[in-house]
Amino acid sequence: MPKSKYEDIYKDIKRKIESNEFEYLELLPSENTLIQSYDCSRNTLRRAIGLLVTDGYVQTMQGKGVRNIYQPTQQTAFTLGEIETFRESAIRNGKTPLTKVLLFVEVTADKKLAERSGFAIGSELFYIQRLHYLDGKPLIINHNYFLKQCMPELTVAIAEASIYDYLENTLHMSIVNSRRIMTVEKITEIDEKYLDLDVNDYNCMAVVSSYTYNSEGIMFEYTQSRHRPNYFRFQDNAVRRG
Amino acid sequence: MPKSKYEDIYKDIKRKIESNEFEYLELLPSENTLIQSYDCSRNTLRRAIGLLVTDGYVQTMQGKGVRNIYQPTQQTAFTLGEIETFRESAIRNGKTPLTKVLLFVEVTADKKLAERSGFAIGSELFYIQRLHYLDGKPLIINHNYFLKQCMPELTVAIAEASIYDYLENTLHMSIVNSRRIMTVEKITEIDEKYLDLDVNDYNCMAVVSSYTYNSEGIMFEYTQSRHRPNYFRFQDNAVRRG
DNA sequence: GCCGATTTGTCCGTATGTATC
DNA sequence: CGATACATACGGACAAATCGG
Repeated sequence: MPKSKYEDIYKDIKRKIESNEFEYLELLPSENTLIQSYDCSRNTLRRAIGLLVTDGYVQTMQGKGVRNIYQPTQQTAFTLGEIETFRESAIRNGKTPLTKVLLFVEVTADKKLAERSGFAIGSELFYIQRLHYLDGKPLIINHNYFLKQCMPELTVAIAEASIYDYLENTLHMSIVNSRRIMTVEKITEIDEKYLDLDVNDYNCMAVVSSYTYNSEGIMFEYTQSRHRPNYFRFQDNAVRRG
Repeated sequence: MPKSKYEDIYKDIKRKIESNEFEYLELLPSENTLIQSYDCSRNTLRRAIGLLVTDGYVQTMQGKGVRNIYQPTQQTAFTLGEIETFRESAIRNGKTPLTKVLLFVEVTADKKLAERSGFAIGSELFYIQRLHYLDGKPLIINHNYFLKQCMPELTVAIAEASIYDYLENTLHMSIVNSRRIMTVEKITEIDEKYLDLDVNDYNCMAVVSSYTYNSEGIMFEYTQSRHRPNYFRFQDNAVRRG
């Protein structure tokens, strides 16, 4: 439910850029023109443009205009700065996703897990291991820890479909931000077994650890995502601020 | 030269959060209070807060307030979403940086380099290999390609200090955004030689490729940054938008 | 449950500054 | 120089969520 005007405008311009309505390095219509097209105030339009800037879609140049700098990714890439599910990312990249649940248990956070995850000691959690396939190839093993109190009715079936979809659309939880840390780690036996890897080839995995909060400010998820190295590709756009 | 009011406010609040003036999960003073403290308009204050949100420093909750969710990183981490030099990052993490120039030559982009870097074929470039040390340990090998026309007078001495410092403060170029792609790649002989690595240990490197633009919209830099895997740590804050 | 006060979210209009052409 | 385009800043209005009485 995109109720806000600036988000609608943002999405509309984003869609236009993605469908190549503007050439690479071409200037977008000026602010005043866009204000008239969208029948909105200057602030509202500038807010939409601001989002496109942080996404790395456009670049603004004072006195000149706003230029399209979007370049579609050749390979499958996960996008940083935005929270996107495996399924959403796969679809955006035109691939077929599949998820297999390897393990679905309830655990209580002991001292060690609490330190690693950031949950309080004694928290009741779902621990889920999932294997994600893209076009039939196993690429990612996820170790998810979800706070049980936020989703007491979670099932294997939901985990196989999309947990985020369930949280947002069924439980109406709103997910707002996620702190992620990327590292490179040695392959484990589990990685080797399920991803069908050869230690003599790559002996490392790309690991993304994430701590995710909902709109009530509760950290409800800690996940370690282990990616097959030669398929791992994360993209980011950085903006320099004085 | 941070001339704008909202940036000053942003930096001031950021500094306060970093120096633990607010406890973890504590609410910041309300908008109205801060408006009075900083003697500014609501929009200006909200803009500053917005920056802190995308940085992952605070979380806003409608009807409740703005909460501090900043957690200092235990280990050295590079921050995503912002452009930061090796030197700036080291200082922020309380470490001593050192840079050695391994190679400094001029090259012309051939077809292969053009495809990889995004520069036009025939572009005249500086190709610089640099080794970055942190607290005496070699951590990163950078392969930099800079567009010569943007900085004809570049020297080895500048490359050993800080190229960005030179570009911003001497040439008054303003760096605005950078597209970065993170991957994991096999170790090369150069990595092995200079980073003093053992292939029987980790056989991979964390690789960050970046394409950087200035305010005139010229892509003036392509860099491949190869990080020692067990010291590599990138941090990111992601925000979910409907 | 209701109501009012507080707090953040969205949107508008306007004025002024600065860079480009 | 004037016209155009983006950048900053201010003030006001109303909506939506929260909290306390």
